[in-house]
Amino acid sequence: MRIAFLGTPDFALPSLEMLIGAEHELCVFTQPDRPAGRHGELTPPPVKVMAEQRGIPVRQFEKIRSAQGVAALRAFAPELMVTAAFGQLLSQENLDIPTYGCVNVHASLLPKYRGAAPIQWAIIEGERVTGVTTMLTELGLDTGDILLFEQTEIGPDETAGELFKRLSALGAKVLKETIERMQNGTLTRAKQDEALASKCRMINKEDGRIDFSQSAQKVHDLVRGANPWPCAYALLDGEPIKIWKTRMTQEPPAGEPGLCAVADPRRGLYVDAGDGLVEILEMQFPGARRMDAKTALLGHPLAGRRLR
RNA sequence: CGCGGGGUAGAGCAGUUGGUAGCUCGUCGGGCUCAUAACCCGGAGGUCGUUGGUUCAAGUCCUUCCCCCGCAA
Repeated sequence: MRIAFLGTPDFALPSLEMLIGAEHELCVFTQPDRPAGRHGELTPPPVKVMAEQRGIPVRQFEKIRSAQGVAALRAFAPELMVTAAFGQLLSQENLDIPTYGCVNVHASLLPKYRGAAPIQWAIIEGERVTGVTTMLTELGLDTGDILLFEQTEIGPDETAGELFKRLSALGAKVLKETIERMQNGTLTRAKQDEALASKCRMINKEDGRIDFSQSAQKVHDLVRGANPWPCAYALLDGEPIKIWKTRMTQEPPAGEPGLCAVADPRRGLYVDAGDGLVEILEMQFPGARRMDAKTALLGHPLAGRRLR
């Protein structure tokens, strides 16, 4: 099939790779190269890198809705359009181009967690199950009819980064099946139940701020959901300390929220949360690299100090 | 050359106005204890990232380059 693939970051890679392997006639549309990294060097999006390596034509547009974007899509004349973490909104004009419409791969069990950062938010909100959904794109944000979905359990200590990898692979699998069934005519579509719908916003740095007056489970969920980005943190004397990994304990609370109840290079670092202690396993001081808490404690005496 | 922080014993850090380096953990040896994430005594281990310079003297001041981290994007 002639497929226009619209995607940008790593999440889209397994899906793109699957399409390449299935020998569809592809053209990739992605975002322009952006300044990135320490020196602001112009960096191509991951999807572009893969496409070029595999000899797939690539087109980049600031806005696919623009006249040029629409013209380029029309010129390719796709039968199907596939989006996976594209990062741009499509117009009705865009959606009208492919004969079979547009399929979106979304990293949640729709209609829950519509929007920008479903993987992080699902973990932060303590979900135990999530998944991937393919849907027919329409103008609303992730509101189109559901085609297929597959669910998966979230591990109790799983991070957003780890889940991200699993869901991107699962996304490729569900997309493959979606296209196959579309081709052999066994695909069905189901309206989303608006009553069950929820929207999640984009996640930002501030969302990583830990509130130690919340339960230990909440703190742990935030740390997992914010890893690797934006990364959970707390302030020590006004300085942000990044918290990369934590572990739930059965220990009862020992003092005020955020208090470093135990801070010993041999025993580890235990901090008070609302209803018990959380062990901090990996952390990062300003200017330093990320390290396990016991090591960090060697040069940073924290006993009795308080994270806020 | 977007802004800023940093490179000191195996590891994590400290080193005041320039005067041949300290702490914690680890490590090696010894001791104490029913026992210990405990404690005591002793030892080994550092060309202070790199280049050049200032100085009687530089981890500490200036300079070249390399690497790490944060912010911003």
